[in-house]
Amino acid sequence: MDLTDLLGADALEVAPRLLGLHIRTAFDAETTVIALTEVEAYRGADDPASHAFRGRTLRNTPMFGPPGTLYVYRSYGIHWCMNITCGPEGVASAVLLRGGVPRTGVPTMERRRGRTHALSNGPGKLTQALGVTGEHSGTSVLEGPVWLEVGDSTRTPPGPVVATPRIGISRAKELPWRFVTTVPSN
DNA sequence: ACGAGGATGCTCT
DNA sequence: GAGCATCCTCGTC
Repeated sequence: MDLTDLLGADALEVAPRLLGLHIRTAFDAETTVIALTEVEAYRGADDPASHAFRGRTLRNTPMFGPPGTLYVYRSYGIHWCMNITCGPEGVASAVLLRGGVPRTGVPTMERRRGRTHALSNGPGKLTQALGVTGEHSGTSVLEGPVWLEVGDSTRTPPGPVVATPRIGISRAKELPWRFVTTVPSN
């Protein structure tokens, strides 16, 4: 699988195909890897729920960047949430990473999360477990330090994928642009 | 098991 | 000044 080609496609096509892929960080020599199981597609001018619905701003600029750009924003003043930009450069679209299964570095994730369960089953939790913050917004998942990798997935998607409405939004609630898969087995 | 409510900061109107 | 692409804790059942 060629990640550059994949990320260049439309968010609605990219999102389900990210399921099963790995996000890897290695801060302070502590490697953490999460296999994605839940994502959401966000587009631009045609998506009222998107941060880019009203065009480019300082915050959402990474959404207009080249495919593979990280867009990290602060949620409710407390959490960080991470997206991977897709589609052609100049067109706002991204995939929000909402959940995954810890694969490597569980002790590190437990320390970052301050608990031993529910490490990455939510967008704020997943981002915290990986140690990703706003300072990583604008970096490329093809160049690090936050990496998207095919990992050990042999198929994409790795299992049945269900499309549902997106979570926690107040507009365009009905669009089934959230994609969930069963936990990929080892 | 489930629901209500609070924390908290930044972006855009 | 309003509104969040959330998470956690503490009540009640």
